[in-house]
This record gives sequence, structure tokens and C-alpha cells, in this order.
Amino acid sequence: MPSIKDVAKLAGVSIATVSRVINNSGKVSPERRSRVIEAIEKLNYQPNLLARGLRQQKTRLVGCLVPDVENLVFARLAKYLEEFLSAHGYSVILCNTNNDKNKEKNYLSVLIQRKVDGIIFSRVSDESILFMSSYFKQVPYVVLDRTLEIEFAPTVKLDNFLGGFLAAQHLVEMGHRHLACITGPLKIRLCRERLEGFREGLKVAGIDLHSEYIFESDFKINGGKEAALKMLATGGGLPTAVFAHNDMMAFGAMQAFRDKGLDIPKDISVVGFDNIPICEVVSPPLTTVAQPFEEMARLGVELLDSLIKGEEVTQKIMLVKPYLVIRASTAPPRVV
Amino acid sequence: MPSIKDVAKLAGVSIATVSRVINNSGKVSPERRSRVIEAIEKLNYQPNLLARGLRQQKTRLVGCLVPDVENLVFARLAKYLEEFLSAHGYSVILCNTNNDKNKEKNYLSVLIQRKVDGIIFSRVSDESILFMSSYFKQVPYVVLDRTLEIEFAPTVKLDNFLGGFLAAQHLVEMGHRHLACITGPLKIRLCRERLEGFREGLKVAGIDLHSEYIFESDFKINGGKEAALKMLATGGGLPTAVFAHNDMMAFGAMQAFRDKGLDIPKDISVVGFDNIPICEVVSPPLTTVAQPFEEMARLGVELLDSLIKGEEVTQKIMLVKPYLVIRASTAPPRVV
DNA sequence: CTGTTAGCGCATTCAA
DNA sequence: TTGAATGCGCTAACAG
Repeated sequence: MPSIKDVAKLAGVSIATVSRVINNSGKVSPERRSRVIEAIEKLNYQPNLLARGLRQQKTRLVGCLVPDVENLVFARLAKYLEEFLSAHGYSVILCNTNNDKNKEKNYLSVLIQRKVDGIIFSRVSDESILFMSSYFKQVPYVVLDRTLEIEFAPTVKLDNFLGGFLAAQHLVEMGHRHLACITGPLKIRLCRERLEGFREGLKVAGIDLHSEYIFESDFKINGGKEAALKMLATGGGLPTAVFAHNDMMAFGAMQAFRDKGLDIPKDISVVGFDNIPICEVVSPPLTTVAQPFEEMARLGVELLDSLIKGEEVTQKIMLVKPYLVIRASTAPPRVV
Repeated sequence: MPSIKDVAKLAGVSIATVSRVINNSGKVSPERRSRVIEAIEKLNYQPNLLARGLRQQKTRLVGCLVPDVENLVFARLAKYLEEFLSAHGYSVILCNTNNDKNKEKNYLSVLIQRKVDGIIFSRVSDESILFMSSYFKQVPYVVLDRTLEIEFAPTVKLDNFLGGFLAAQHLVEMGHRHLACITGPLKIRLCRERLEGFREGLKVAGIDLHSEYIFESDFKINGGKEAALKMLATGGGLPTAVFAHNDMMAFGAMQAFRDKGLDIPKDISVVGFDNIPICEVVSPPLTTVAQPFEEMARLGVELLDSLIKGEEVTQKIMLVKPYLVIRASTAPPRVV
């Protein structure tokens, strides 16, 4: 592997001149410049970014912590993060935490050691935040899709309250009066927000969401299925519409309903959350609250880039608006 | 950020001693060792991996090139790759190529400049391989799930022929005699292999796969849908079973069939490929040829690790076996 | 067992 | 405009 020295020797100049050519810094005579360029090409010289990073104290490396890239939501986020970061000249170190606090901790440590210029956290645990806070002074970071309850942190997040509200509004407008909600884990704030938004959307229409129609689950297909089964087993009568906190649980619920001979949407309407690609494929296609992942990623990357550059950032907390995608899984309730 | 010097000063030893403690190399007296450890903790010292990498000429960094992390297949692969690589002490630089030759080229260049210890390619284009080959002498690499036609390369790939064969065998055993295949782009070798395996599986049972029942498509939902519509439009009579080269196309086909009032599996059986999680959720759940992604990732990482370590590797080409997952989308054909 | 020193490859003073 | 020299933080060779 040729180094800057080899280039300098071949071009008959000093390494300083080579460096100037590479970085377009300082003045270099046209004649020497072309000699250098020629030498670079002849040797197929590639600058060593380790050395450059060591010298400049910056690496153009960004760490991305996500809970699970296999999950379509984060796969999507990861894709866009990578896209925008690379467009800004950063390489991304991917850290899949598996929701494991220890892994989060270790990864964070590694990222610090690798001298990343910045970090993007999405949906990390509160516990880790505490540990991380000792590093927060050392490296710029942005929190994505997660509200830190601990401190004022640069954040890009979805307006989850609005998401719940939109779902409620849609169902109410269709004439539903008897509704249920399948939530994610309520210890997670965004779930509480989605629930509250949903509740508020119903309240505006004069409808109460009774607690026995709130089913706390786990964001998984089977969780949705089980919640639906519980719903079917209650004596209080089946609701005419269900709002699930993500698409996967909605799918699970749909399956359970159908297995019991119910028709969607004639007997029961279902609304999901996320708008993952499969929504269009399932039968019936799922009405859902869509998250603008691309926009979130873009805003997050731009925010981080500004922080890294040390620019003045006035708006450190950004709220992104979800929108409703209406498909065939919702319809007015059967007239009794 | 404290450096090794600060630690040495605080502990009252030389930087060499600190280095020895950090790396557990050489002999250090217990007393000095504990003084160093204490200083490290007091300063919250983190070794600078850039400097170490520069010095040691290795970074414990591995680049992973994937075409599209949003695609469930690669999301899965990426997840396992990251998991195994990090277990081996590597950090991963994620490169999402979007099947863009220029991006592939640029990424590869960046990886070289960042001095990664190794690279894992999955499904990169043949064209890029040519460009890459100039780098292949510089850095160990493993090709995942892709056959390079150009040279002898360390590879972990699925036995796609067997996958097609298994699908055929399953359908034939159920009594199907009239079959169709929805393929991926046939310029991709693995598609040709799946098709050939399928053809062979039928041939063994004395069945010919006529070319008008081969529908070349694009691995996407809509592609599957369109292929199914074409199938419905032909005059030759509908097959009783269809094998799609991935699950997404199978979903699309299922949807098209159902829209036309056909029952799956009573009227037509469908087999997919990949075994992505949604297979269990769609209705009916999809019978499919499963890829052992975890095993592929594990083998790929282990192979790369061996190559990086310079170990003698006898087996450089590994073939991983797919297996059939039978669900409700396949059944014996209707008795006429 | 310990410390001194050189050098990994580069950008950046400072002189010339 | 150019080049020589310095040091980023670390490991490893060497001398003690």
C-alpha cells in the first residue's frame, strides 16, 4: 500500500505538497500539481483515513445504534440514515443493540474509542441513557424516535399523540362508537402518547375509551393475536373497530379475528401504525398511520451534521407529523 | 479526552507500562498494574483505536456491502452479520449499495481508505467485481449468497438448485402435475439455479416444465401479481401449483389469484422462497423454501475471520442447504 | 520488570 | 509557493 511518501518521491516533491494537492489546500503550482496527480494515479494511492483522523481529530464516522435492524421499522430507518449520512460524507458504524443494555453500553464505548464524530440513537433504553450521559459531553449525538426523559437532548421524533388522534378521528368519522386499542408496552412513552392521542380523538367525539378495551401487548404478531383473542373472550361485546400500535400487532389481530369467522372490515375494522410495505399485501390491505421515516432520517442527519460542525442550532427538538393511509381494513360499522 | 500519557503521568509510570496493562502483554508488577488501572478508571480513559489501528496496521473493522437493508432478506443477513462480527470483536461499517454500481465502487474505495480488515459482499454486481478485483489483493473478503463468475473467490452461498428441487418435490408429492414458476431476473445466476432445480425436481417425476409456464419477474410484490395475471390470461389452462422465487412475489401472486376468486390452496397451491417472518401471517400462511440466514452469516464471518488471521483455509466455497417449511398455502390439487 | 524511542501516515505549522 | 519538522496516540523493539 503506497503512502503519501511514495507519491512524493515519485512526483519529486515533498509530502506537504502532496497533502496540499489531495486536500486542495494552499497554493500549488499547476506543474507540480499535475505531477502529483499523475503519481497518485500511477500508484493507485489511497489516503489512509486512520492517519488523517488521528491527525485531524475527526473521522467522518457516525455510529448508529438501533434496537433491531431486522425489524422493518428500523431496517427502514437504518437504510435512510445510511443514505443521508453517506451523502454527507460520513461512513456509518452499525450497532444492533437487540434491546440489550449491556450491548448498548459496550457499543457506545467502542464508538467513543473509534472516535466517531457523532452518534445517532434510535429507541435506546432509558437505563443506557444514564450511562451514556457521561459521554454526551464528548461527542455530538441525536436521539431518534425516542423521548429522553432525563435531559434536554437533540431529538427528532414522531408526533405519536397525533398518530393516535388521526386513527381515532378516522374511525369516528366512519361511524364507529365502540372501539378498542391494542397498545405496545406502556412503559414506553411513545405508546402512552399514541394511546392518549387515540383517547383524545374519541373524547372529542364524545366517546370514552374504557380501560377494559385497552389491551397492552408487545409489538409482535403473536401479541396482537393474543390481544384479539382476549377481546373476543370478554363478555362486554366486541368493539366495531380496533387500533393497534403497530402493523405487526394489527396483522396478528386480523388473523385471530378471521380465524373466528369474522369479516374485516364488515364485522370489525382494524387500523395499524407504521405503514410497513406488507400493509398493501395483506388481505384486506391495512389502513394505518404512516411514519415518515425518510424525513425523520433526513432531519436527524442534518441536525447531527450541524452539531458536529459546531453550528448554532436553534431548533433542537423536532416533531414530525404522521399521516393516515386509508386502505380496505376499515369501513363503517355494520348497521344493526 | 485523556491519552495514554495522562494515565502514565497520573500512575507515575511510563506509557509503555500503561500499554502493557491495557493489552495484557509483557510482565508488569502487580503494584504498578493496580496503580495504572486506578488511573485509567479515575480518568475514564478510553484507548484511541485510530492510533492503535495506525500502529498495528489492523483495525478490527469489517465492511459489509449489501444491496438493500430494507429488504427483509438482507436486513436479516445484516443483523446476523453484525451479531457474529461483533462477537468476534469487529465493528461493522454498513454500506447500502442500492444496486448502484457507482455506489458500490465508491464504498469499496472508502473501505480501503478506512483500512478495514476485511469485507463481506452480499449480492454485489458482476460489473463491480471487476473493479473490485484490483483491491482483492489488498484485503481479505468473503462473498455471500452470490456466485462470482469471474474468479475463484471465498464464498458462502445457498444451494439454490436444491431449493428449487425441494419445492418441486413437495408439489409433486402432493399430486400436482401441472405447474408454473415465477422467477426472479434470469440474468441473476441464483434465479437460474432455482429454476433448474425446480425443473429437475419435476423431471424426476416425469413432468416437463413448459416454457410458457415460466414467468420471469423482478422479486417484487407487484411483479408477482403481474405474473399471476399473465398466468390467468393464458389460454393453456391454469396450473394447479406455482413456485415463486421469493416470498414477496408469492404474496403478490396469491393476492392476484384471490382477487380473481380463486381459493388458495384449493384451486391453486403456492410455494415461496426465503421464509421471511410475514409468511406466517399472511392468509393462508405460505409454504416456502427457507434460507438459513443465521448459518450463512456465521459461516461467512468465520471464514472471513480465518482469512484475516491468515489461517490456512482449505474449504473456501461453502454451500448451505435450504429446507422446506410447509404451511397452508399448499395442498393436493382438486380432484377433477 | 521497566522506560526510552521510533515510527505508523498524515496535516499543519514555520521558515525559507 | 515550497519543504522540513512536529506531533496526533499508540505499540513494539530495544536497552537497561
